[in-house]
Amino acid sequence: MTTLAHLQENVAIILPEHGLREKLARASKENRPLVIKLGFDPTAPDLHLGHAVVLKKLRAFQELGHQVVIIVGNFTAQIGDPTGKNKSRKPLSKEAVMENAATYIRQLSRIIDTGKCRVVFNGEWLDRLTFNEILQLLSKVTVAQLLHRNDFNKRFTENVPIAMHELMYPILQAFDSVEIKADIEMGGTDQLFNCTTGRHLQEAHDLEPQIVMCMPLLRGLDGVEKMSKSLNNIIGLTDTPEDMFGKTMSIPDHLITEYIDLATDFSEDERSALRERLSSGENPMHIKKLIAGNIVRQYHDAGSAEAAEAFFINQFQRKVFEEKTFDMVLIASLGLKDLTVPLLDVCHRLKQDETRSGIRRLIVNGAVTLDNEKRVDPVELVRLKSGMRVKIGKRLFVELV
RNA sequence: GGGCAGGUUCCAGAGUGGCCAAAUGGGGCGGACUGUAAAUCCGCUGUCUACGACUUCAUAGGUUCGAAUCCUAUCCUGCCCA
Repeated sequence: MTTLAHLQENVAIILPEHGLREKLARASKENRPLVIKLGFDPTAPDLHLGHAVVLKKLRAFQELGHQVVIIVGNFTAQIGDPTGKNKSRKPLSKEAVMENAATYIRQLSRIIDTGKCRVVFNGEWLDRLTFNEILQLLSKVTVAQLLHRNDFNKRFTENVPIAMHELMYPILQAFDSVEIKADIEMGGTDQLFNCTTGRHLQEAHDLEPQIVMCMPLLRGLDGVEKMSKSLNNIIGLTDTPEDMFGKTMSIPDHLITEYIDLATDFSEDERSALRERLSSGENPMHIKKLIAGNIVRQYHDAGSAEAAEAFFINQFQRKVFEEKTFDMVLIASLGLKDLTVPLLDVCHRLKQDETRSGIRRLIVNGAVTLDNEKRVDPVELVRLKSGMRVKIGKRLFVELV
């Protein structure tokens, strides 16, 4: 595969179409690395496989010696990217920004070489703009252009409020490209508008416009929406091997080919082999196991991948209760006064993220099992003893000790 | 600035004095089935010291035996006019 083909693999949108070839040629002639821009908002950062799609592409550039510039949008975060969801965000404290940036970069380092990245904060230049300069910027973009953007257009036609400052978001993000003289801006396809606005602004500032490269949006566990923390459908880069494996197994079958292409690092041959097996009618579960194993291997290691698969098979596929893996929990650590307590209390101690009402419902609905016997009475008194095995819902297995 | 419409539980969206913790759908959760897939069926979906109590229908007051529903003020949004 040629370098160009490699760089363009899986890319959903590239503008202008042949721009990348020219950029690469120019860079090598001038003997300089290309500046590749990646921006993020320092709101609670939890990177997932969807981000990884973009990051892997970034890594490909990095491996060729190009310069990745990470822009921490500490200024733009105050607005919040109106893409998709439309909630205005609260300003973050400076400490929170720094801390989030640090976690973000720590997670990035799982995929790209952060040691070689330049990290900048866009407050550095955006904070300093005078009103005059802002007006200059605004004069470069028309309302019609902004309304072209899908989410604005949609909200506008549906009479959903759009605050003026939200309209600024793409423009400010675009100005970042001017500031760092980006050669290429990467993002998901949902970033298309923001990125092309970068091109416009660069041209208006007599800079060579950046190439826009948008990666497809990986869909999340629900099989419909893009992977996104707020939709609670992510496979996180920092998930445990078991979770990664299990979550991958739970994706709907129609997502399999998408995951083969975007989430695994199989070779081209291996991929087509998998697709072949899938279309020949093999049980999709087998293919998913291979995908899941591959994913775990990428973010953990081969040993964890094997263990995760074994865990999955035993925990969820085989039906033998006695042989499942139970998390050990000290009875003493539950903070109960007595060893004979209502079932509700025990379960609540074991699953504290749930309200007592929620636990009560779980019990009544038959989600709770004591030593493999269903218990449906929340006030039933149970005598706790070492070795007692409690199962709550599909995933919580606990052995008291 | 004027006129009109509106702000309901995770979302959409009913409800216009008591039968309302609030229809219906979606989502989520749980159970059955299964491949932690899809489809299907059933149940749950404000909180709690739980056959009762408490807090919710933009906010603050008020009328009433009783309000999400009526009145007043305030805040917010959309549309139209200027």
